[in-house]
Amino acid sequence: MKRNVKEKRIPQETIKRLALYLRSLKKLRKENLTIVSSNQITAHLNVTSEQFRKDISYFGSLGKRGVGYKTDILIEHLERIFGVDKERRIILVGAGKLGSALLAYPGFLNFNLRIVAAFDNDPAKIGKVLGGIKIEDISKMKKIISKIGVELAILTLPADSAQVIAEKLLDCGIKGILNFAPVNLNLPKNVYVLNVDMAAELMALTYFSKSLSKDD
Amino acid sequence: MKRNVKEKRIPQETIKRLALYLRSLKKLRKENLTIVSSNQITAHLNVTSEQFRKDISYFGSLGKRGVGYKTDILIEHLERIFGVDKERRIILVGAGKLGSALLAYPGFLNFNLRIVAAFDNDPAKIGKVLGGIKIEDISKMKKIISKIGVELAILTLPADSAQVIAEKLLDCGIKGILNFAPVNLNLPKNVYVLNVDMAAELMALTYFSKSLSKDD
DNA sequence: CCTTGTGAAAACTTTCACAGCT
DNA sequence: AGCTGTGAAAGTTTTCACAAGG
Repeated sequence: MKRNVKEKRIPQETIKRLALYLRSLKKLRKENLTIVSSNQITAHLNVTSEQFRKDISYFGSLGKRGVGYKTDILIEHLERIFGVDKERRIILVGAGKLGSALLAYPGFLNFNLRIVAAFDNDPAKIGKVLGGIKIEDISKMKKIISKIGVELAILTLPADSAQVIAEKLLDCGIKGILNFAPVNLNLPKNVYVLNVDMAAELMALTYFSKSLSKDD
Repeated sequence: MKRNVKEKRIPQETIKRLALYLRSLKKLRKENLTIVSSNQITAHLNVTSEQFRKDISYFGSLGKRGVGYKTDILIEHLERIFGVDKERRIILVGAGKLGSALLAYPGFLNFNLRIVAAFDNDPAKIGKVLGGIKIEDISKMKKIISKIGVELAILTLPADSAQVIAEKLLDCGIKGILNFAPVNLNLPKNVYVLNVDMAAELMALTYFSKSLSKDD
């Protein structure tokens, strides 16, 4: 299955920016712009238009010189690149405060991402309904996942149970984990793990905001 | 105010890893290890020991050849680098689901970071107490911030109000913002903004977990 | 004259290899 | 013998400069 015009290595950072472009494009489309330039797309992002064009070029020549990009077509392209041209379903594991917040987070739907099931191992949480989704026992995970055929999971458990449950997710056929637990998950590399470490981000902020006061 | 042995540019990625090292070191200290090697520190992180040594070397020679690093001293050093050798106070703006989750998040305290005040502009939320903190009206922000002298803020507002309130934060003397709103904040560069874009992260996950199935 | 697309240069980051202490 | 510290090499990403097309 050939991916594209050229089979080059695509920088990780490019992928992260692609989501920003998609969000920007959807906003421009709402403003009824059918043709947009790289400058318009990146105007409110912290990205230069050259960077945008370079990023997009990994996937082919999608614009017209002297003109710009067709909004619809570029959106479709990006959605296909991410695999969200059809709704992509996700499960959530860990229905604590953070998990509950993510269950209700509206920002996922804008990208065609929908949380369709949630699990916890705390009896106090099982059975509750949050954001329209009933929290199920983790022991039922394998059965439910195989029924609904999901391959992405958001992990919002405490650090101490994250590794064990991540291994279970693997066993359930999960292929990608967005991990909010502040631990490095040790898993075979046929699962892709992406960490969101909020405390570490806040620490980086303390450092950088401190160094602003310095000569510079 | 001279920072260090050598005044080299420090990679951004180094700073992000430094927080992971600090977390690891604190764990090792709990296990009563007074001397640790770079291998021990990075054993459960996704970082090589060379990377660790290189990262640390930007701040001087903190270890002993043939021996390792004194746990306590390295922890102190890192805490000073981040400015969390004393408790660092933070405010939170936006007491919705995500804000409430962060107010209760235990992972910040481990790094000596404490949320000491929270604000919202929704009358329904003002006055409520979450995680021991009373939600105040955003209009009182300037007065309260100048009283408690905080310079870091976590912003968990919806995208549409984030820019306006961020400008207010600037006016209140805030120097760093951890922004969870899915917009690029346009602020002068004497404020440091760090974005956590959860929907974009999830999108990156869909891309990378998809590409795992490919030849590779 | 406008905007895209892209090699080539520059900048940045990680990995390597090994010298230097204990 | 074991572990740190670090220049130099390799690898990666961004920026530049400009050719190509509408």
